[in-house]
Parts: sequence; structure tokens; C-alpha cells
Amino acid sequence: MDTPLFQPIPGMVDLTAPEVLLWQHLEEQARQLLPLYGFSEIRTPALEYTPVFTRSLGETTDVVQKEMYTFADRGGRSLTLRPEGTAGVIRYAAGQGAAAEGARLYYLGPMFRCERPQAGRKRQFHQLGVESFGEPNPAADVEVIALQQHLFQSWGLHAFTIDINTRGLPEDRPAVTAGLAAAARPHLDALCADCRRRFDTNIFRLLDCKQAACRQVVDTLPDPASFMSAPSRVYLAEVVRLLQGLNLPVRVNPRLVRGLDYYIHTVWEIRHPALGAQDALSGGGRYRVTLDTKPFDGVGFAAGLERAVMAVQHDQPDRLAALQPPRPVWLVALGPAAREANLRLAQELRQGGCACGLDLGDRSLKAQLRAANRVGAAWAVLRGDRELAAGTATLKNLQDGTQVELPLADVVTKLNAVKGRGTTS
RNA sequence: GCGACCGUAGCUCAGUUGGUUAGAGCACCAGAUUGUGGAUCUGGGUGUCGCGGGUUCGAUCCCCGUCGGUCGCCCCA
Repeated sequence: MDTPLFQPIPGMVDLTAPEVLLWQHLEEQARQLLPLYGFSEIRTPALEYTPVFTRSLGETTDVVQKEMYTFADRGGRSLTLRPEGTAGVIRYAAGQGAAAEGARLYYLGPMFRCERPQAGRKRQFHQLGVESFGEPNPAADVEVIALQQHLFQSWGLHAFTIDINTRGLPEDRPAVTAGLAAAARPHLDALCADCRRRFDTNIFRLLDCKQAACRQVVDTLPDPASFMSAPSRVYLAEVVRLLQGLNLPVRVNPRLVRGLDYYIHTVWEIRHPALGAQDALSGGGRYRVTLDTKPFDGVGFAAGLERAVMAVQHDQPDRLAALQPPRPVWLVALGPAAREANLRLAQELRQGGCACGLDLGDRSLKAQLRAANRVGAAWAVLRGDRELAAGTATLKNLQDGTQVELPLADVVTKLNAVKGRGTTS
């Protein structure tokens, strides 16, 4: 019954240096890239009325049925911590009416799903997503896929694969379900228990079962697209043609299945081999959400940042080390007068843009230099009563051990010039 | 919701077929002319062996429970 004093909730982590530097780097890259495509940021609340999610994602999806953090507020209204980003952005954009037509928004922030944590899956996780609103148009889908490829490239990723598929139009779904059921029914006995259940509940799920026996059966099934209407098939063909025109290395995978109900037409998934069992780096697709009988169309994707960080550490193992902040200057004081003077000096240096640190306690010179060494300082500034009286400071180069006593103003000038970086003047 | 594995120092981990003072590396602290760091040297173990109970002359080790962690299933980013 011990309440953990020092641990966060399972599946939620404290993200700190050095790893957080890599997060910041990926975020900066994204914020630089997305405006090139005309996307601007939206920050929606983390908490929404529960129906915002249930009506968009589909009542029967796993996310809605068993993964949401849902609770009642003091007035008894049902609230939910967002399990994904699209529903909230649609809630906003639909509320803007016609002004939202063609809007391009991106979001970046924490999402929450009450699942069992494992590698690459947290209960509080982070997604970067984009939404491009407007009528279905293969070019819009292709542009978003290209953006994603560009983004991952800017992160230094290269080992990923892009699979696309089509879900067709909503009105095709009965025919596809019936067609798949007819083809699979003779093989029911060969399927695993899960798949026998899926046969009735959601036959599409057969397609991505990992069991070897089920895969054998699935390989004999016809392409679901073969049961779709001509417009659905033409749409996919056009997407593929445009992707080829951009030389994007995309594979059409008829067995790709996505979990949310709102998808129509194009869906895709980007996978990376370094991610373990949860190998989807991002997923996306075209969607249609009906609000108040009015259809709301868009295309977008969401990328898992935890997974992106893992992938970058795999593809660019040296990236993190290159992000270390500049080595600071360390101010060393001998005696209380110098300590107080150093506090002022530190502020002066920092105002000038020079990173520095200092010992706030009453420690020996030896201990202070050891501390300077520990933080990787390139320079130490030493001051005691002697320097204070003379208006000087001793500037020590911690790389080669040389030191020189200079007027304080010269030391400040010099350090501001190097801004705390390592190399000698 | 289900399953597997793990829990010993600040960190990474060894260890005891059940036995007396629980170990290593790294990290950390201290080294006396009270103004000089790093590499080396000397000294220092900093611990509720996750917690509770059971078996036993004796438990860190075996058993049960519990808490925590990791990975996997389901599903997803």
C-alpha cells in the first residue's frame, strides 16, 4: 500500500537532460519545416468533453472502448484526456465553419491512453500531427505523405518504410466486408481464436494478424480493394501515380489496417525497425467526420515522438552528443567578498550571452575547480581578496592549465567574445 | 484485461547449492604550507539485499502475498 513518493504514474515519465535535448531538436526541426508547407500551430486543450472523441473516433474502436482516461467533473459532465489529436482539432476547425475550409494546422503535445505500457508505448505520450482540411483530393493526400517523408528526413531518419492502402468510401464497406467474409469463411477452422472472433466483429483485423497460420489464410484472400467501387479504386490509383511522380518510396500494402473509424480512402503507416513490437513511427490517412449531419473532410497524420526519438537514436547515434550545450565558464571565489562579487559578475556575463556557473557555497578552491571540471567548463575565473583589491581576475584555461591575471573588464570582454565556448582566443 | 521476466550501494551489476563482518566497476567524499582541477596514488561503503508474512537453529538466497519495473499479447503513435 505504499504510495510511491518519488515515482510518477506508471507509463508516464519525467523527461530530462540529456535526452530532452534531442526532443527539443526534433521539435525545432519540425517547427522550421511545417511552415514551408503552410501549416501553422494549434494548441488545443488536453481535456475535452468526452463526446468530442467518441463521435469522431467511433464508439466501437479500442481507443474509445478501453483506452481513454475518462472521468466526471464536479458538475457531473464526462471529460476525457485526449487520446489523440485529430478530434480536438476538428472540433475547433468545424466550429470555425467555412473559414476552416482548406485550413492547415499542426499540433504537438501530450496524449493519454490508459494501456499497459511497453517499449514505445506510454500512457502519456507525445504526438506531432498535421491536419489539412478540404474535400477529398489525391494530391492533398500525397502532399501530406511527402511532408512526412521530408520531416523524417530532416530528423536524420533513413531506415523507415512507407506503406499505403485504401479504405475506400464509406458506402463501399458493406460490399468489402461481405466479400472478405465469403472468401475467409471456408478457412475459419485454420484461424486463431482471436481471428475467429474478429471474423464477426471486425473482419478487417484478420488482415494484419501476426499468427503464421492466419497469415497463410490471409495470403489467399483477395485484395479488399477489389470489392470497392470504381471511384475508390481510381482514387487510390491516382494517389499512387502522384507518389511515383515524386519518387517517394511507397509500398501499396493491401493488408494495412488502421484502427479508427473515421478513415476513408487513403491510409498509411510509416514503420521503423528499431522500435520493437510497436514499430509504427507514424500513421495517417484521409478522414471524414460527420458533425451535426455535415461531413467534415481532411487528411493528416500523427507521429509518435517517443518512437521518433528511439528511431533517431538508432539511425543517428551521435546526434544527441552533438547537441550538448556550450561548456560554461566557472567562477571560483576565495572568501565571502569574492563570492558576492562573483554573483554580480555572473549576471554581467549572462546578460552578455555568456553561459557561466559558480559555486554558491563556501567550498575550498580545490573543490570549486573540481566542480568546474565536472561540468566541463572551458574557463575558470578565479578571484580572491588579492584580485578584488587590484580590480583584476585570474582567467584560467582549463584545457591546458595556463592562467593569466587581467583587469576584470578585459576578462569580461574576452569571455563574452568566446561566449563560453571551449577554444582559446 | 492477459502472460513472461526482473527488483542487492547514487549508477551498472556480481554473489551466497540457506551460514557468521554483503562485493566489484563507475560515481562521490577526503587527503593538513587555508590560492589551483583533470590522469595516477592513498584512504572512505555511502546498503531496510523493494515491502510484509511463512519455512528454518539460521533467509539477501526457498515458499506465499504485495508493491514497483521491464518486455510481450490485445490495440495503437
